[in-house]
Amino acid sequence: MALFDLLGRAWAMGVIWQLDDGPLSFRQLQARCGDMSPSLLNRRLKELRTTGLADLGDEGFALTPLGAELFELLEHIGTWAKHWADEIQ
Amino acid sequence: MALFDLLGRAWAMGVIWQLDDGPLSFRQLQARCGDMSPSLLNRRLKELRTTGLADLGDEGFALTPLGAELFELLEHIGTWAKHWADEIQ
DNA sequence: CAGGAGCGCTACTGTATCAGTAGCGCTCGG
DNA sequence: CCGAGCGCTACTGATACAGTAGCGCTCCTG
Repeated sequence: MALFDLLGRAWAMGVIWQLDDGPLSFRQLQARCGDMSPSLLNRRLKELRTTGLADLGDEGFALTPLGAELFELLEHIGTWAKHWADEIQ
Repeated sequence: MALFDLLGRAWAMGVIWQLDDGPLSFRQLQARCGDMSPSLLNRRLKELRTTGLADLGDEGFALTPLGAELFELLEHIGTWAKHWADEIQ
């Protein structure tokens, strides 16, 4: 499962999550992810770009159509997480 | 997003994925995950148990009802991954 | 009862990954 | 010229992971 390997890295899902809020600059993205280290952010962005999930446009980094599809699936997990958080108090 | 932090660890989603195939022993689970190290597997299992996603029954480790809910969401990602793999050849 | 097999799990050592900080080269506007 | 912002890189130290060996336990079998 190559996708689970890709997403199973520090901040991989978090970056996709933030990128849904439209084009963001490198530093904006960094700030939204709790001031994560730029070296790691750059590594994650390279991975997302080579796998066709995100790309750098004129207005900053954004999800590709393919990445937007994946975000919808992550969004389901995000909403389920609330239900899950209630169950385990 | 605490759930993304939990799932964003090595083999976390892979373990859940394998656990859907019914109760598995520690060593069976280890073998299915490419002979992952037992120390790490044990750490992941502790996390899944304290978060109510999996538990150890009489016949081995298995997903809780809550964990089964999460698996269905991961299954959607798994099927989408095939579509994704075709797009990026 | 001795011995083997399986269980869940722990303890190590080396390696890879991540956190945190400083700063590069570049472009653009004043 | 200069300051600000951009994407990105290069370090150092801490943390997580891979890989291996083996513990204590239970069950079964000879």
